[in-house]
Amino acid sequence: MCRAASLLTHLQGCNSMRRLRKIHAQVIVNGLLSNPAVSAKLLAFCATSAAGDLSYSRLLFSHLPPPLHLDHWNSLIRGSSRGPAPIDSLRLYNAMARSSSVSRPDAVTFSFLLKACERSKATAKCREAHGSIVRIGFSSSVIVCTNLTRCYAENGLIDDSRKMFDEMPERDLVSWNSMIACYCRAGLHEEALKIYDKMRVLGVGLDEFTAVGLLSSCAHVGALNFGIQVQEFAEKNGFLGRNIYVGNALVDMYAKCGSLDGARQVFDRMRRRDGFTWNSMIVGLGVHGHGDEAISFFDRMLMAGLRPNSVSFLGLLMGCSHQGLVGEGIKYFQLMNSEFNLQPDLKHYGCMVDMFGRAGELEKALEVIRSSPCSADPVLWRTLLSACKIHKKVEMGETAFENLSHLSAHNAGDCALLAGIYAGVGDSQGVARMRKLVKDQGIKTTPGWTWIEVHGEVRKFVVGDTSHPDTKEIYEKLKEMISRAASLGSAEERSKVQPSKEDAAVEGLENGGDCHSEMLAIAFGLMKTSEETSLRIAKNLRVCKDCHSLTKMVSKIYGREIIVRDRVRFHHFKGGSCSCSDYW
DNA sequence: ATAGGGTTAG
Repeated sequence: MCRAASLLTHLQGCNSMRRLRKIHAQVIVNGLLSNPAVSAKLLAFCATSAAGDLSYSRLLFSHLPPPLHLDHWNSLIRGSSRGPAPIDSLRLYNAMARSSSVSRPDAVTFSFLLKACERSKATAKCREAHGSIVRIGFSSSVIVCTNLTRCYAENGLIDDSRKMFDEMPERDLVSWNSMIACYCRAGLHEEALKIYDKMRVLGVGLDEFTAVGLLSSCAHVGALNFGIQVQEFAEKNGFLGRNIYVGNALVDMYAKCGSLDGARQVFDRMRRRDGFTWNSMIVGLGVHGHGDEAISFFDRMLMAGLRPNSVSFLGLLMGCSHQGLVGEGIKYFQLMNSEFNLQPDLKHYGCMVDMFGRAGELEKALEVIRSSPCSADPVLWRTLLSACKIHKKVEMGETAFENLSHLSAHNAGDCALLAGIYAGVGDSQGVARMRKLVKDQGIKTTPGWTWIEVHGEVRKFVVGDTSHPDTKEIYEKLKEMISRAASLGSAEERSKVQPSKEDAAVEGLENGGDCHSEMLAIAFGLMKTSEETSLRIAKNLRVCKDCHSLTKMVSKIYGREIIVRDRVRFHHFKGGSCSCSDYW
């Protein structure tokens, strides 16, 4: 027994597998493998410590003399749940249930099992575990219930997740933060932000995790004012100084909400910066079209001794393509692999196609697609197609479209683009062919939507939206916008309010003539906010030409700054012009 | 003794 005690002490201080193997040998030599305290320690080290070895733990486990204890199973289930094959945890759990060695799992077992279900997307097992948890009587455990909430959400069952959350007997701060994170990951940002109100009403407190989750949702929907409120409580509690996640999330939030100044201010104040901090700035500058500044931050990142990753390069390439920095784009695209051994992915190729395409170098854009490993991805052909629309290149446009057809990937937007190209060169038969194609094949459109934050509330508008209680007022305002733009504008501007022939063709295909969601959001914003307030909106599609010109006019007529984040970049409208210089 | 939460890109 004295031998066992000494071995346990050794195990306590064990920090490598090399040492562990020696101790393991001693355990066997001394016949102590049947001592549950000793074997549990051995297993726990191999299966769960950072210096451990999961496969060794399995080997060890399979050689343990019966009876096995719950600790043994739990160690293994825990180790697997964090490892490369979380599904093994489910198998182990099943094996434990079948074996007679353990009468029943405990709350800790379920924590690990649910983590594994979360990671391996095991929806059925999640439901089954839920049943067992209720039956065995762990449904009063905050930790287990929070795990269930997360597990459901991660399996795409956000309603079940919320139901679980609502029905748990008590909720602590972790539960609340988890619910925010679940909504955020599910893309339900309005819901995530609503949780904050509830938390405040109930006085559950707020911490760094709350701040980060909320900021991520603010970033996604462009809710700057909400984000500023989060910063206020973060500052008040000193989160910013001691937690890098908070600073990073703030930098990202400001950049994504169109406030590069805000992003820079937080960035400058941060004492410590990591890859996320730099990347958030680089990507932020990139999507705003400030390729040159993105490059300078990239250089500073290198000087600070940080290694860029593929996200850093994505930011650089976005900046280069939006700013038309073709030479730099080529340089960094090559540097990515030659200096940093990073493989470009679809997104990087997309930037290159976009960069060449928009610069009018369509042959080079085509070459990028052909030489890339992603030439079977519709996104690249679609990017080329948009470039062909800008440059009115019928033949290349048809090539791009044919490739989309071969991939069975052409959608209504693609048809509209090609129709627009035909219309641009006065080929009305081509336009008619596209119309027919859309009609005959019943090709579906991507529904467009726009978010706008007004007085701390995030509103979502869809194309032709009539679901809001103030719909009538909104459409009245819209009418006013259009008529003021038409009557006050110059002859040139007037022609833009009346959609040009080519855009009429596109719009007709795209959304059946319904009103674009962003114009509804802008009308709503004008209606609900005072005169100097900037409007910040985020949308899922790219800004169309009509909306772009109308927004420019509105910014002049109403004296408002309007900041629009579309699917690929930012547009800052002010005094009748846009930061993209009409090049997007 | 063993349990739960966060950031960029997708």
